[in-house]
Amino acid sequence: MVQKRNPPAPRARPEAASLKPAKPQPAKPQPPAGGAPPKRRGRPRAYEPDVALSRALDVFWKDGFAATSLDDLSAATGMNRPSLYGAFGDKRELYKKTYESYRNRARARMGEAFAADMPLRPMLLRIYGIALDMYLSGEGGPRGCFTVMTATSEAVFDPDIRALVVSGLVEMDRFFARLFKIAQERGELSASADPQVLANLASATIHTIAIRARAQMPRAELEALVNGAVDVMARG
Amino acid sequence: MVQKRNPPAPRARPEAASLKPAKPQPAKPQPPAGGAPPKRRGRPRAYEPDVALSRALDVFWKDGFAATSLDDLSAATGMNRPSLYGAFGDKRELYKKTYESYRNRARARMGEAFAADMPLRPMLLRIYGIALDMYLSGEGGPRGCFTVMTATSEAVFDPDIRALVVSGLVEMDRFFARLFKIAQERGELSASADPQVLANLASATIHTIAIRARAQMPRAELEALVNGAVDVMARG
DNA sequence: GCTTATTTATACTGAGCGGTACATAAATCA
DNA sequence: TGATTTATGTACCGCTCAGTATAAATAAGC
Repeated sequence: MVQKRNPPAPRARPEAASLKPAKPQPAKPQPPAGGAPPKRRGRPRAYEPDVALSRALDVFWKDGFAATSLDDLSAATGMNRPSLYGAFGDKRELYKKTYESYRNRARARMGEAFAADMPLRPMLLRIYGIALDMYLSGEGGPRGCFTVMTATSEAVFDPDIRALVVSGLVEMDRFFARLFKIAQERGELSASADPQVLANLASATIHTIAIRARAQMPRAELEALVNGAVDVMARG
Repeated sequence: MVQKRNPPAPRARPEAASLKPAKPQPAKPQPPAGGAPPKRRGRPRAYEPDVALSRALDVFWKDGFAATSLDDLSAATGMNRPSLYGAFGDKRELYKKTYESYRNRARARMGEAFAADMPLRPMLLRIYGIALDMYLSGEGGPRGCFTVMTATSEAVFDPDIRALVVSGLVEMDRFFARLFKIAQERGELSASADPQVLANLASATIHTIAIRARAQMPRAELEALVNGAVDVMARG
């Protein structure tokens, strides 16, 4: 492959951005935040952007970028191709937005666990439980981790996507590092332990279960692997 | 994607297998093993199957199955499409043979390291050095690990490929487990350490550097990660 | 009711895809 | 030398691909 054609960018759709941002309209004030949706001018869209992205994610996640066609995406979202294009741009743009929506979802799930504020060992087990739930779900069999999927496919060709993936990887590293640091400050971890090294191991464990899930290893095996890894990490 | 068409199997090419295996030809004995190649009947092939597979591997490894076209493979191997098909079967068959050739190559490299028979820590560092050499090489940027690439793409759809990937993953696990077990018997590792758990962590470290390499993290960072991981693993 | 703005729906385009039919080339066998 | 076998090279097939032109539909503004 030699990067097969690079079509011109889709015509910009200014997404209701005002051209005179300095001058608030006096007669028609913006609806107060959280109020009714602002009355748009033309035919109303028949889709919810968020759920459309979520449906697109399902397909990209299962099949990968290259093996997913616009027809697949159209069928999954219920939007026809021109609507897809108008709403999200071309296939690559859509993939990027889809990836960001995945990241938001994953971040929210992990944030919940983090907020629970429990001791290190149960916290780690809970986080890996959430990860396994994500990686093993999906109608067409276990899907693994979308960041890993993206790293192994489009990240090589598209610098934007690569940057997104790198930020996803380091976000995960930092998340774990914070966890280990807090545990260390609480005395749950020996002072000689290196939170950064443990964080990398924790991320590595995430990555290995993602890959193994994708190869359809049974959940029990993955849980056994996680338990062993947590034993080593929580020991310091 | 709903598994886009399953063309009939390519016509079998018996690969010079005799139809009467019980009766050795008396007049023309097989050339002694290691001797000159047996005289084949028709036009000689213009390619070496091994190097062709190696070239195909380069392309599949970089771009993945779906994004690699038969034209790409044709260009890389120097064989035209009918020759490719005749030699290796359709694209999926070729991918499987390519993957097996990759496994053989990787196994040979790791086997060398294993045969060197050194203490645990330098042995691990050497193994990860070999892995990094593989994962960071390639003309079109770092390629990561082909087993990981395969697990995240075709392993979901094709049971044969999935079986190959699983066997690749467990082979790696067993390789590391043997290493830790030997180290433990030598007293380099505490008796309480669990070789299986450490092997899983070692594999996880392989997987995480493969993914990060694919995202073009610099070698220095990957080496630092490896050093930290080895510190934890070699400590027991 | 007419104009304007926005989205949906249909149908199309040119290119690339995996795979193959067929003719040609190069070797052995008799 | 001519038949046979095997591999190559060209050109083609039907299909799918990503993307788009165009028209119809549905809303608000006036």
